Amino acid sequence: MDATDIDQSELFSATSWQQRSGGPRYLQLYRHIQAAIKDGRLAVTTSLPAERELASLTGLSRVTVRKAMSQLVADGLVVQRRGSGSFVAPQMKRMEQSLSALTSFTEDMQRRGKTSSSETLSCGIYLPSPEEIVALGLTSDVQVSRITRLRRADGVPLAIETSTLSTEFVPDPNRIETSLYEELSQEGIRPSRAIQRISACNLSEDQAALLEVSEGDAALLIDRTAYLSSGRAIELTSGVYRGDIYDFVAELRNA
Amino acid sequence: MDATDIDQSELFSATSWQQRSGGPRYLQLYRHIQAAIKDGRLAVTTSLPAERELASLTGLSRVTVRKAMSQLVADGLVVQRRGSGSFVAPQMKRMEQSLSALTSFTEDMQRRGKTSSSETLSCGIYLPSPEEIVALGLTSDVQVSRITRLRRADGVPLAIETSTLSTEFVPDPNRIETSLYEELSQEGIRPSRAIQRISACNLSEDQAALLEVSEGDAALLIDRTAYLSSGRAIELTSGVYRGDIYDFVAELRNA
DNA sequence: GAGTGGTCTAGACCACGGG
DNA sequence: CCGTGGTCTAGACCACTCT
Repeated sequence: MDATDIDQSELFSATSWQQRSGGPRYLQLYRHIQAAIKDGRLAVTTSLPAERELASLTGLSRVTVRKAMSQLVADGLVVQRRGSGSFVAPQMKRMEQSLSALTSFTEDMQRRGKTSSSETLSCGIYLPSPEEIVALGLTSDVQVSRITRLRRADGVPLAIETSTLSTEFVPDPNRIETSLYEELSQEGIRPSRAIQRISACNLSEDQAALLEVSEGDAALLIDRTAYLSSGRAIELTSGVYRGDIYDFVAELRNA
Repeated sequence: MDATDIDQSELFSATSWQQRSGGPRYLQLYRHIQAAIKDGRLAVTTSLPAERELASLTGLSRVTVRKAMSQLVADGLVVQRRGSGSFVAPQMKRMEQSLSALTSFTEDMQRRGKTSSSETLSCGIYLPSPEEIVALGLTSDVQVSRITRLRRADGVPLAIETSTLSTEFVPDPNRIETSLYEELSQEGIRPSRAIQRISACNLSEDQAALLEVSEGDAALLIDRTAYLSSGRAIELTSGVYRGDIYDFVAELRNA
């Protein structure tokens, strides 16, 4: 019963964050706590209310609270210790594991201390190309969601990215807001491995116009295939990054 | 009600897979279904019993069945469609392993099944540049060996690489034959870790001539700092790779 | 012993898909 | 329409940690 408990009661018992049509309640609670952690209203290593207390504060059942908590744990934002409690995870890890970590563009930019935004150039459901069938291990009768976006960092055009996923995972590409990985995460899906192939190319006239550089300027061509822990391919992303202001950092190791 | 239902009833209703101390029941069910899918007892695209049916077959509650199913979905082994049912997802091949290994150019080419050769463009002992002092953690009174080489794969010019090491490790750069890492290895020195920064640039006239391409063509700019297991920086290599025929492959991981 | 997270149940309503 | 998965509840027992 320390002073922070009072603030936490206000944070959670207030029904202000409950929306009638904001989707499932466990997602609303998840997003609410996620936001509170990310903007510092919940400091690191502070303990969260116990699940039962959280349930009574929010007026939800403990099962629903647990579903929200389990997502926070999966995201690495919260650590739970049986018999002890739930705590906001130290986020220093983000910097340490930052090198060969599997991150989305949005997370990548956050790590570099830049604000990311994106503009959807095209978006829809298509029949997979032969390469996509091979890379994603699809059968020819399924369809894929494909979205092409212009990515900006601090407002500066940085990359053109095209992501392709089976409609099994993303039935409606129009729902994707800023972060594809965040969208997947809310469905309980998170890639665990990815292979990136990095090459260099000269920009076409159209690409250069979008990126606000000159035709023929050098760019990084990054093809990424992401896999679930089961080994199944889930995402195929092909991106063209401005070579003058973007660099890809990788860590190499011996055994 | 097709023939597969009979097999599935036997698969699930049999209590043979239930162990008293096999851990949580949802995990036992998860592992049981996972094994059945992986060894083909449950063929791809076949439908699984409905969750309620599975619950009554196994004698578990639907919540527990759902917890097992949600893990299978997260693994990509099962796809669920609301209003329709649960299906075994098409499986994918296992991943190739252990990319992002720390290798020299020579080893890299061997892995790709190409013969490597190199031509020394310049070679000598110099005073370190400010960047080299910072990157290698040198004091200003030591000198460095620097060697610039044109690298070929199957006789085709592929990259221009400049390597810098303290003279403590390489007292005489002229002794280096083809592989710098092989040379170091003979002295019992082997980097255990490296950080690579990959960017893109347009080739200058001189670079293009050496690589036998056109001026302005896109190239990969790869800066690598290699470290000993003690954490001490040992090697700084800066290379320009032809973007049209070389690609860098990296593996990214979560956790 | 009191409190915590981890597991589990039985039952309910909703939103969606297909016959 | 009926069956499906998606959400939610109230209550229970266990294993663990801390004091």
